[in-house]
Amino acid sequence: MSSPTRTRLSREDRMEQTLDTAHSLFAERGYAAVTMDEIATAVGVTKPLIYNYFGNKESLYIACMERSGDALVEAISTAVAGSEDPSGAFESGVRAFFSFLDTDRAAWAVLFDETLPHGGEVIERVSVYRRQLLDFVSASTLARMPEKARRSKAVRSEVEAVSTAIIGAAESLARWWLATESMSASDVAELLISTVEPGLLARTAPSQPAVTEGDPSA
Amino acid sequence: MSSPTRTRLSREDRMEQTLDTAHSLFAERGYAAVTMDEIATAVGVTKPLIYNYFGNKESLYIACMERSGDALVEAISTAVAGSEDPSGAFESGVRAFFSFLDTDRAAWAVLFDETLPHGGEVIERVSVYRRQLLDFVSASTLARMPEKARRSKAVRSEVEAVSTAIIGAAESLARWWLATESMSASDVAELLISTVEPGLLARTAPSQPAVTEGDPSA
Amino acid sequence: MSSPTRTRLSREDRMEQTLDTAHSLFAERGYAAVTMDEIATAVGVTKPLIYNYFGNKESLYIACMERSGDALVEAISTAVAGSEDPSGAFESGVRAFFSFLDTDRAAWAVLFDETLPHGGEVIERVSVYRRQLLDFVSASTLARMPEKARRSKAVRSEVEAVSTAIIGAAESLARWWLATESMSASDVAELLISTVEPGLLARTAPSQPAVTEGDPSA
Amino acid sequence: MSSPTRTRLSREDRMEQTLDTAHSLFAERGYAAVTMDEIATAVGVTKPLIYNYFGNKESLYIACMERSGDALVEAISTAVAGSEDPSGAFESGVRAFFSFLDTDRAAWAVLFDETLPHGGEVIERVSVYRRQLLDFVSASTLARMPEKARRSKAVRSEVEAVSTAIIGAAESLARWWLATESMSASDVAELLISTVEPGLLARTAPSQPAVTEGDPSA
DNA sequence: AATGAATGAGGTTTCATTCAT
DNA sequence: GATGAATGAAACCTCATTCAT
Repeated sequence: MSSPTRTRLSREDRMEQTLDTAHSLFAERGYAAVTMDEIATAVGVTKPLIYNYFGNKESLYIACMERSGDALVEAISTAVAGSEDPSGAFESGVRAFFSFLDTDRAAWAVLFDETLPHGGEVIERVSVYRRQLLDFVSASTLARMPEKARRSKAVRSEVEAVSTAIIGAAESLARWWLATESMSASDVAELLISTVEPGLLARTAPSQPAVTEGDPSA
Repeated sequence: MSSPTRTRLSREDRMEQTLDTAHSLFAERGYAAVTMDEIATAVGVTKPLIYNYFGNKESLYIACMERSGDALVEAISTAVAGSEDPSGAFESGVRAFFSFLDTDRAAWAVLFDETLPHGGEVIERVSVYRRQLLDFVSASTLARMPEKARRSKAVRSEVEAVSTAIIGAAESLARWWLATESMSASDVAELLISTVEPGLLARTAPSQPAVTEGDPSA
Repeated sequence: MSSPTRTRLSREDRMEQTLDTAHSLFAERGYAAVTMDEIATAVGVTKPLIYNYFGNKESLYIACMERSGDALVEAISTAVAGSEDPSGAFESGVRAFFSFLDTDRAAWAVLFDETLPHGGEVIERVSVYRRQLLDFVSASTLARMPEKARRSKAVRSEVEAVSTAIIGAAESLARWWLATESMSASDVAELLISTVEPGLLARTAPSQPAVTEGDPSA
Repeated sequence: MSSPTRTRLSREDRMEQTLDTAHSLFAERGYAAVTMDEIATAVGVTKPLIYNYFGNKESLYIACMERSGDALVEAISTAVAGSEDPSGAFESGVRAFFSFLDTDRAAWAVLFDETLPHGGEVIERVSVYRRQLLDFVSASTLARMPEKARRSKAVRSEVEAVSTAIIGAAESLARWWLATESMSASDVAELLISTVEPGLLARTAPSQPAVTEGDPSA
């Protein structure tokens, strides 16, 4: 009526705007600490509208998270695809990972939020992306192995384990890096690479045992 | 009336029992998802008694967590202390870590619960233990370096970063391992060691550059 | 289902209604003895709505109390402002005070609730009004004194004490009056005036000592 | 057993000690804010013992309060009894009142605690003492009046009202005095006397109207 | 004469979510 | 297409009080 004609956006624009705002809030304070009330207030609309658009809090979070997840996977995917050899693929992926975080740290926070409720759907959907990261590492590791090894179930399981470890290292390092800001994105990428690449090499070199104890020089 | 004369325990016993029960619940579902009512019911007493003993939910959690934290640190500490050289210390620590998880996997869940409220006291107390793990890795890494390097601020920061990555790898691997149960504790330990030890060696070998790219043989 | 389609009120109306209801309850039984549940039930809504509107119990009480406080101060203020001489001001104030209580006795109960929690914000806000009553008496007493006396710190302290006593007398009398209803508002006002006015006169008469013992006739 | 033989007091001594401790706590923080747990801890016994001795919190408070009430009434009573004329009786009573407070301010706090629950037995018992104070004032006021007036119901009611006002003034002044400590006990007593005595005199002087308006100079 | 263990009942507050317009 | 009003359910925590020894 007499109120200063609020900008009336189209449904799509409003959703976009809501996603942006919610994403910021979630990234800043985590899933659990953000209330729907806050989001609605921040967006400048009412809660029912948000429910109308997204159904519930979980779905809203998922929508936010998937944007970031897609972007991250896309970034890494592109980097990996541009590499010729497997080792290069791994390194390119790592560099893309940290470079991505550098430009969009909120994306990271939403993808690797540690306060997600244990049993819910959100965590399930998040792990889809986490799984994809794992697959990048697995794939580039497997690619270095001879055909025969790749088909061994034991090897595949071992590779999954190693990849999991590497993803964990990357996550942990990322968190530390974003918190301390003590080096450049490419430096931290090199640091991770230099830490795990030798191990990967040793593991994938066909003529040598995978374990460390063996004396490599003799 | 017809109630089966509930056993009255001594304060100490009841506390112990409460800690056990609460520990299980927290380990299973995380801090936030467990209510004091549940704990009380599971123990077979009423809430006020638990509040009388532990003060509040945070303190109860901390009590649970510290038991596990102390045990874990103790286990690693002992293992590390028994090693002669730095490389052996690191490896012993890793083995002790996974061996500990093998015997008390709930301990892990409580120490690395990811749903802890962001600003509270709990997370502060948890990080004390996490920090100690980090220190084990840092110390054993620094110990391999020449005196001069050890005093460099840049090196120390780099070592902290690498250690953070390794702890992350261990955490992630542990989670995966506990979820899949696909190998023995000692196997997973060796797997982690073989993945990161070469990188550590390369980094700490005094005559070589710390980064990977440089051709070492030429 | 069969529920009698509860009237949905506007925010303003609901707040007003809630204030009315809560005011009554608080007046009847005191701050501590009234629960939010009761208030909600009495209003015919659920607690969250009331929390949504008022934030918490203290704020709700303060809102109730300030309505009464403002009205009381306003009433006295108007009466006092209409008087020409200081003695008239005092008497008008007293009459306005009891007349106000006569029309809104609940206001009194809320303003002078004796069960308010010691350390909270409520009591702080209440004392603002109590202080204003004190100031009315102080001001009208000081106004009767010669300029010189008014500037004496000792005199000002003494006047504060006397005013405090008079306010106490008024409060106490009010409580008794509201409980017994044994006389009219104007009668009780005159009664208070006739009890303290002579003392005030004696104190403020410039040519005589303020204390009683001195022989006035000599 | 091996514990350092706690002083085992007789039942009476223990009760005395409990009363002392509880009295202090109640005086300091008011009825509502003191918990039975605190009292027990402060006394150094267990709650059940206190319940065994005093039944419940109310009764305990009453026991504390009555000690103070008896002492206060006793003090005033003695002072009043020693006076020859009614006016002297009133003044002696007031002096005794403030003198009593000066030596035992905790007694005051317990007798005039403002946080007592509205409907309970405590407040009933407290008012017995408050009533006695009122009676002192009433009696000394009535004593100044001619026999005939004393028998008038209207006069008696008026005297009760005036006495209530005076008691209120005394209470209020006492609270202010104990909080500010800005004068001696006898000074504050004289201050109260000089404030109300003229009014009382005017009221009781048989030949003059009780109200102030009458022209005093003619 | 005294205790340690234990409880019933209730209080304030929060949050995701939906109704009625 | 959007809103303001309203709720259900539950969480943490406290306190006077009693049971069983």
